[in-house]
Amino acid sequence: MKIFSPDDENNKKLVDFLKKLGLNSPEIKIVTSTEIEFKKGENVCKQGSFASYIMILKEGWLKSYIENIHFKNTIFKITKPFSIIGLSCLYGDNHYHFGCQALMPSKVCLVERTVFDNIIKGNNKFASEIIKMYSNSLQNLYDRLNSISNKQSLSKVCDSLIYLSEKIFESDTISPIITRRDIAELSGLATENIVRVLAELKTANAIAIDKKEITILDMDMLKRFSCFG
Amino acid sequence: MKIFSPDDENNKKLVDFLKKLGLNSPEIKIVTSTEIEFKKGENVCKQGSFASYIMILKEGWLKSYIENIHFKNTIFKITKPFSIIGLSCLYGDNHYHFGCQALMPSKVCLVERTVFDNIIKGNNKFASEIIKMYSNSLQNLYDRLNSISNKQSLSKVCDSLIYLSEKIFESDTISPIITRRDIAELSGLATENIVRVLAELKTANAIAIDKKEITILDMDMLKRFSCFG
DNA sequence: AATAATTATTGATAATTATCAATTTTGCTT
DNA sequence: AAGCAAAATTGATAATTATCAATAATTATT
Repeated sequence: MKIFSPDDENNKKLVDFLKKLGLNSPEIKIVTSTEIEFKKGENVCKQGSFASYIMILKEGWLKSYIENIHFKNTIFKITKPFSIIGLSCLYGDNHYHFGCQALMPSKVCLVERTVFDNIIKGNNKFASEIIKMYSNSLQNLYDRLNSISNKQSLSKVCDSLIYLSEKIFESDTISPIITRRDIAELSGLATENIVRVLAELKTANAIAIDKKEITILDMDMLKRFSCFG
Repeated sequence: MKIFSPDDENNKKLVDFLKKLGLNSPEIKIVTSTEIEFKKGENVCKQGSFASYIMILKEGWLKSYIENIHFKNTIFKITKPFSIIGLSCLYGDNHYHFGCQALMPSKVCLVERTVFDNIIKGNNKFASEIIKMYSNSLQNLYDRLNSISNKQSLSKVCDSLIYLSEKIFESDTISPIITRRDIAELSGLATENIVRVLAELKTANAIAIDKKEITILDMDMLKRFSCFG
């Protein structure tokens, strides 16, 4: 009896995911043929560089962000398997408009943009699924924009925690792979302010902190703070 | 000899636009069959309401924004003919995630979401063109997010002016249909600050102000201020 | 053209957030 | 386990922006 290795299982899940998107076996073979590993902290793509590839995250976690001149990034998305990264570069000026970095050792399938484009053009079901992803990305960006532009620090941090808990980790516990600085860049605030707001939230018993790990104890309270402005 | 009315001309241009997107005559008939007029200041769609329609702006100007609880909006896009509005609602939770208001008397074609979706599913060329629009929308939102989250007021205002001049009005002159408050909501600042920054820019001879109309005199200077942070 | 309503402007002040510097804690490497 | 590097924390201060209030200018209405 053959026992699957974690990698085999992961391969199977990826194939299932791609099947659900409407890809047939030859198409799946094409998009999964090139796989690259990234170490923690490595750049998966660099803002401004030539956008040759659409990327499918197979394993690990990434953060996508916009780089500012003064080393201030704005994280707009944390991604987990199996996410497609770089759709905003499918057409346009051929350059990545954002940077992407591995939060832990990660595996990414690279698909040449033209190849990806051809599959879309020949596969209606897949095109439709990709459009759904675009819709989601836009809605996510509206949320981020709303949080960052109109709110005060407490609400901003609550928004980030809610995002991480509900949308990303799907758990009350936010993984310690997320640093205070990540939360800062997600919230549009300075790291020191994150520390202060988290301390407040801990005092209010809204969250528990164990080293780098944050656990949400009272989601309702976070949501109230989020709405309060 | 028949003289075209402005409306006829506009119809013709709209049809040309839709042809270029890959729609055939019956499809064009379908998407242009319902036309609605909006007065200045009227809501074209309300954030949170049921998203029944995809909208094609035929005439006039609109602003799209995210509403905050405390009457603070964040404008993320100004639209001119012929733009498609509401693509982010094509799939998802069936509600508009943003509000949209007419900046002047405007005409909008309403296309039922399901109808629009069916056309996409049966027309690869159109699907591909729609995906281009999604890409552009995402890139625009990245720009806004970068401006609003990481910069100071001078840079933010410069970004807004550059956006309005280059992307929207395609002219050195920014139409007086844009109020100081609009610029504030586009920049993520208070209206009073806009007034002050504009006064600064005027003193620096970067812009000229004639009542509500702003003319850009030195685009390079604005771009330098924008980058400066 | 007169009046009302909206929008823009200005100054003063308060509130919020960023920055800087110093210290502690945590995680990683050997 | 020791030592090093990175990340987190804390306090003090400076900088930035929002808010409030009052007035002026512009636009819309009758």
